[in-house]
Amino acid sequence: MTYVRWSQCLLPTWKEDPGEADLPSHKLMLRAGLIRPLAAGIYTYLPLGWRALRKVEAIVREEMEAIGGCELHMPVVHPADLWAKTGRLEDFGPQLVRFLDRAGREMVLGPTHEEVVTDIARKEIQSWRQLPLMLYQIQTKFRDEPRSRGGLVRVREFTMKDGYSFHESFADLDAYYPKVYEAYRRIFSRCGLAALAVEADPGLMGGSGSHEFILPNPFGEDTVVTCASCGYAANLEWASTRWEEEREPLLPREEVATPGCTTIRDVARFLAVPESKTAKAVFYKGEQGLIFVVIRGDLEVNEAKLARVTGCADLGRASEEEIAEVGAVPGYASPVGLKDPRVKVLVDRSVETKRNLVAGANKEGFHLRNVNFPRDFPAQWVGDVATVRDGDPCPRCGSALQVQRGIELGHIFKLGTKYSQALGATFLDREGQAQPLVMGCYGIGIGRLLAAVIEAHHDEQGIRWPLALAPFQVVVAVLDPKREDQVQAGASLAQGLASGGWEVLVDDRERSPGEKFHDAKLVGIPLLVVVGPRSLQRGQVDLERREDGLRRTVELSTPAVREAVKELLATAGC
RNA sequence: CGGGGCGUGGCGCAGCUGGAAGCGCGCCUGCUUUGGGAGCAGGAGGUCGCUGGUUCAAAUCCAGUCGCCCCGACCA
Repeated sequence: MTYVRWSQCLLPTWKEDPGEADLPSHKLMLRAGLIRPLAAGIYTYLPLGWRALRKVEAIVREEMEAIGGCELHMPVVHPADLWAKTGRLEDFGPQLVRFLDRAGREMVLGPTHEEVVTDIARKEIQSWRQLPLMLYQIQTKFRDEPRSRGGLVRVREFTMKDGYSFHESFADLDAYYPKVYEAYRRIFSRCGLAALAVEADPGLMGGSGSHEFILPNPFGEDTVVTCASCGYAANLEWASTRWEEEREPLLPREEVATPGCTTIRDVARFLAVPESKTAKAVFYKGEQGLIFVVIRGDLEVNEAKLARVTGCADLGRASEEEIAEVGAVPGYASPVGLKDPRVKVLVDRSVETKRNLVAGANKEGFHLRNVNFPRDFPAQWVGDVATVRDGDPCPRCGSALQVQRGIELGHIFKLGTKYSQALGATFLDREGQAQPLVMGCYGIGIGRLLAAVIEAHHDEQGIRWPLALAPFQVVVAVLDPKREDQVQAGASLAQGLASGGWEVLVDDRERSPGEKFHDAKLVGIPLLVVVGPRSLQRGQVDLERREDGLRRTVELSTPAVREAVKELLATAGC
């Protein structure tokens, strides 16, 4: 082991915040010289960032190996016909980068590797005796995202740990899945992150069960719903709430004039009823036509939930013309008396459980009082498509739910046989019968995880690496590199620490002491050792801990400094 | 893809009612300095994103285009 000299490594720092960045982690990764942009959502990792990234990878590898994972490495470039077989050549859409090779064969850049790993499994797994098997890799993915954002939070080219498990039965997958879940918890915890594990929508991946690991963060792109009392936690696209059945007697339906009231707010105010006593119409356009969603006036439709209930993958809001075309009056649309067979009605639980609501009359300037489902109109679907709000009752225990933003760090899925069936990946079971492999898949965005670590571990002066992820544990600042005694002392000290197993960076740049102190804090090395004239004349060096500024002066000797470093880092909270 | 913003030395920005491209930081050289982002002196570095137009004259006005950022849509 040796040490790294700052002057001989590309470790640039910036004094000022970059104009392009908003997120703390994005600003700090640029200022501390971890990353540099090449194009939108495409970054170079500079040496310091790369070291930190490799620390994250090391933790991920250890935990994957601990649950029996075997690392392999699959290609970035895949033949498109493999993707055509699972239907995802179309499903992935423009996110999937496609191109032709010189022979005119269509190729794609891998956005994920279910197809390739299943192809491997199809060829290599023949017997139940080879199962279960967990394969994983840490590898570059490319997804041509419509919008990258937030530095490493959402990028187009990124490093992902993706793991795939193969089982002889759903029961075996069910038994294995919790091990991955626990491994993920350990990974995030070792990275110093209090990640939430939430129930999630399997979405495009398909499959029967799924959890996301989310770091609560105001800049996060995901929204999670949690219950402090019972521990319920779900992605907003999956979360539900509890509906109390209203008990009041059904009243006769009546038409009332509501001139000029085209919004729920207008109607509720005009008729002096709360918005929760109204039903509104929201129109969507799906593959099989128009969908008329009837939902309580004070609630919003969640499109992911709507897609699941209706089975429509491609949903969009319908235009006014499309609404009018089926005989509905925009602003006064009503499920009552709707006749056009092209429209399918979906009743949200919020309306199913309510009584005597105000709804449109499908007539300009009129609404209906005391509308009740199913007395007054039929529906193709009844389901939960409402967006959960902060304070809504928990579906399990009824306590108030919290809604917060977060960064998705990892996602695990029970895939089932979607890919093995599509690609014909079968094995012979204990009875000698060919069966499709049962699969799970498990992803972690490594770069995003690194960004999340910085989101959680920084202060106004810079990054504060957790010890396990610090690119170096110790930085030795030689205050005046023109003075031979300081250079010598710094070098021998650094060598002594390095041979003791620490990763050491020596700041031997010709900079003022102030800059070195500031940069040490900016790049976030857990421990700073100062070799300067003041202490050196007494045969001493000064140590300063990043996380709390704790300082200590010790004798300039390898054993003494090693001892002090060990103690200061061992007692650190990071 | 819709909405908004921004493209001027490496970084952060000013200049924009048209008329000699500037400031701070950084960088280079020299001297002084050296324990919390030093001082002085000298210096290098810019087709003002690109293309076209208007004009005697364009960083500045107009049109188009490309790029980047933010919000939304989208999204393992």
